Amino acid sequence: MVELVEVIDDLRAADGRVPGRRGRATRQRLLDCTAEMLRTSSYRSLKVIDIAREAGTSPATFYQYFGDVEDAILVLAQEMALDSERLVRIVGEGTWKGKAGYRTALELTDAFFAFWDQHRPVIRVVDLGAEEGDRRFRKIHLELLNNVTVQLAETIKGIQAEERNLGVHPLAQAGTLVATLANVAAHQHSFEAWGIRAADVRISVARQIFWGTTGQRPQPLRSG
Amino acid sequence: MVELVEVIDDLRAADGRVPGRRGRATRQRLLDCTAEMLRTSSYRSLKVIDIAREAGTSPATFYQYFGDVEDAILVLAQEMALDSERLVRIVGEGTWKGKAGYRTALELTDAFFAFWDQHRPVIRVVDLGAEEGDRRFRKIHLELLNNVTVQLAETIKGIQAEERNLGVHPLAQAGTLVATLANVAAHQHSFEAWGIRAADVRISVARQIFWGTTGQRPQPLRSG
DNA sequence: CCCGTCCCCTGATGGTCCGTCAGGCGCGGG
DNA sequence: CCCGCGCCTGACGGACCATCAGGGGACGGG
Repeated sequence: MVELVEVIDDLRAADGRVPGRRGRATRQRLLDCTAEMLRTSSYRSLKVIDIAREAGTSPATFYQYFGDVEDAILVLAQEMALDSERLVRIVGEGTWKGKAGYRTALELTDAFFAFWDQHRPVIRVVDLGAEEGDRRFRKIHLELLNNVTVQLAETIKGIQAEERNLGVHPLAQAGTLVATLANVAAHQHSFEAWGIRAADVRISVARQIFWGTTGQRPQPLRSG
Repeated sequence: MVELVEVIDDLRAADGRVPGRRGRATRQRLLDCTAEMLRTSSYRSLKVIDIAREAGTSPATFYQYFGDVEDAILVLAQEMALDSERLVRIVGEGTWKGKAGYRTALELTDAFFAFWDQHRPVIRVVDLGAEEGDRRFRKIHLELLNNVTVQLAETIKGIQAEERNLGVHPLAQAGTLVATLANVAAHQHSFEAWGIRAADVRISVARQIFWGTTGQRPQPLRSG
């Protein structure tokens, strides 16, 4: 995390100078427009010239602040990674016992959904970049969910210790659960396309998380 | 599925003629090279001219058979969707009772891993395209996992009926489980980067699938 | 108020790739 | 052997990339 902040603070334009107020404003405008265009058009067709035009400036200006389009997206991704801290906090600060535990699972589920809604365009580019082996994106991708996973693994380990029960590998289990959260959050629209209501998905996921974390059956649903 | 086959059979070159033997061979070579380049380079930098060069032909030839790069990838994706049938079969033909049920879950997990290993480059493009709202990719994306999900939902519904237990929404539950399988399969390398052994992940996932499908606790692991 | 200096921005440019013609090559039938 | 059709390609206008050198605006000192 510290390193990310450094990258953001140690701002340099292409020619090595440290940008002043106006320069940083322009850079920020370019970032905002990049995010905006990523939301409205496709990654593959995202062109420097479009971003520049949208920001009311010229391509050359863009290259003053970023080496290429990926560089700009990378900055957006770093900001996003910082934001993922709030997911960690839910896992760490919530209780996982009994009914309250299930509520924590619900809260975590909702937080993932919200996080994805907010950052979807950037996440999918990071995902793609990471899978294609781009080191810059791999690093972010790792950091993005690593913290939540580790925190959840700690929780699982704690519960296993209490119950003197050596179960599944805590990290593997946590990773699996986070994978569930991430993928369901990513594909909410697919579920809706299949005619599945969001509320039902939410419950399925939360129960899965609760069981996977605590090893305890969630409350039975009211049967009919 | 029938529709896919039709698309493949009803081949037309750009000028409307039906390609003969040589033409189809060229087209196939272009497809193979597209797949190959997708594996070795990034989607964003995938250029028509590179595919053509790799196939020992010219860009104009490429445009004889495909409207653009996405069209070619779409064909690869359709072939992949057909292959997903094997996942459906595992769910439908396997038993889900007791120990054998857990074995079915393991088998399904392994099959997902293998499927992703084989098709990863194409899958990630389909994913991206679908998320970006491209209709062509959305359709494939839907078909890709829809069949497995529906089949798994049927299984879940059957089990719920046997036990006279109205639990979670079967489709939502199946979707959640498939999401787990898909995302873990997609990110095997991340797990390994975190120092988690594939074997541990496999067990975590299979247990989740088994529990999520049958509602029964999997066999306890040998404790120590 | 004016002016010099320092940032910041941009117009212009050579190069790559796109997407599309008209035209040429080769193969198989007559 | 040669004709004709199916297949391929060279070449081109247009778009975008990435990079200069130089112009214009802000800001402080006089």
